[in-house]
Amino acid sequence: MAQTYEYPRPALTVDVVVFALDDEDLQVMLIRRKLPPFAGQWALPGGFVRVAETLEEAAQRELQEESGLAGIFLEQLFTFSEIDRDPRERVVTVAYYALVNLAGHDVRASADAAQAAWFPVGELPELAFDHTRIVEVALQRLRGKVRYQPIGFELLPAGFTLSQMQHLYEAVLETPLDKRNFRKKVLGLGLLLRLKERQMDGRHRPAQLYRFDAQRYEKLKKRGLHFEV
Amino acid sequence: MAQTYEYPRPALTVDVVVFALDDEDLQVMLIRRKLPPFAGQWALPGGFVRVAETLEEAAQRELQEESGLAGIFLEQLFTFSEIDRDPRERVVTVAYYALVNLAGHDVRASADAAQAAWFPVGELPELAFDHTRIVEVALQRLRGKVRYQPIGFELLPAGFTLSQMQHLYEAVLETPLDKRNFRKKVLGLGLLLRLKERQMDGRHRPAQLYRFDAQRYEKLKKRGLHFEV
DNA sequence: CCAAAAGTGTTAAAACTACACCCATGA
DNA sequence: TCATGGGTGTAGTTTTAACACTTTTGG
Repeated sequence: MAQTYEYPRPALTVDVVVFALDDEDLQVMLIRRKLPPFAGQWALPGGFVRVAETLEEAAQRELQEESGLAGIFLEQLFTFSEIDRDPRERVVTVAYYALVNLAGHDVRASADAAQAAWFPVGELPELAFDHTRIVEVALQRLRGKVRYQPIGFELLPAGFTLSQMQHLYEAVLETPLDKRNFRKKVLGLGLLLRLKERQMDGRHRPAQLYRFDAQRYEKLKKRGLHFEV
Repeated sequence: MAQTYEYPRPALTVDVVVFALDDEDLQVMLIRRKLPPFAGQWALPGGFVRVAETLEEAAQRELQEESGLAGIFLEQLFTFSEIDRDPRERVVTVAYYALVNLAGHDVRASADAAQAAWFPVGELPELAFDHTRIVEVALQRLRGKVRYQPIGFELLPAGFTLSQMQHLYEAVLETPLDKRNFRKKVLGLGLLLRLKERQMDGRHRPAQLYRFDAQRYEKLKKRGLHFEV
């Protein structure tokens, strides 16, 4: 399988920052490395890109192999190319990020507990390579994006409550939001469809479930959807 | 210089979309290709990444070599990885974009006219590879970005008038803006410093020149600057 | 004195913020 | 019946959008 090229070329990898909302906290999925370099240390899921796959395919494949997560919505984040970011040789990595688990999407179950784990974004361990930096950039992007785009929508499960959605926003933005104003605004967008069912999950009034109206979203997006917190 | 690796790896290139404002129109810089594939066709400036340089360095180098433009502000756009985007072999490209020339920055002069030329974004010729797509993505990004971030500021020349700035915004957004409201908003940001000089460039009232207050911008950006058209 | 772009305020409409109580359920 | 989170409207303030005339210069 060895290959010779006329000029040396950087190796190409993908890394994925998967965010999840666990009750209150925004968490990040990490994998414990088995091999050097940084053996035993925590790192983002990721690995080398094969010549017959796109970057997104590589990211999905590595995510599946290392964490069990399959078919989630990925967004390209940034391509990192610092010369010394990998001690072995020159490696350029394309980072992706994803947001999973609003409304009962149990993410823990799909990860192989032996090597994958979730950490609150505020309490990450020391990470391999420049992965701490990558997580920072992802977080920054997520926060920036959430303010003017209804993020999370592409990847929401079928039914969620407005409170869950509000908690997502509060966790990402790290700021409390007013319940009435949040509902007014988010319903005013016309992107949510009421479901027939309601969520009865405790000793309190059941909550209305909604789903995201993807078709309408696509239409509005083309005309320059405007949305803010 | 030939090199052998254990596994085949994609080649890595950079491509740059340079936008410029020429009076009314938003233009894109293109290079006529001398070598196959697509010899004789127009393409974005760009080329292979060397192992000892970062992507940004590669982009700057290629831009300098192919167009004479040096040291301009580049922003990473997206990394394109479609399997067949290059007919020769698997090539992944990291695209950058830049915006030059508000207020008398004469861009034409720095480009080697024999191979580089400007085209209005609405009238691009057929481009090599997937470069048409890359320009589309860049344009989309520029338009999206301009609405909530004071773009262009990092790369503005020392002195510019509010009308020039407004024209930039109008060209990028392809929509007319109200002069009074634009001025109110942009001055209200507190990011512009009046210069002593005024621009006397015609038989009409001279225009006040401003420069961008980069320090203040950096401060505000950290606190989550809010800006909209 | 004419042409051309620079510069300047006000008003009505819309959007945003702050805020407090009743509702439906399970225990 | 109590605890828990779900759900709802209004009023004051701020922000936005629309709009027209005067100023300064060069020819």
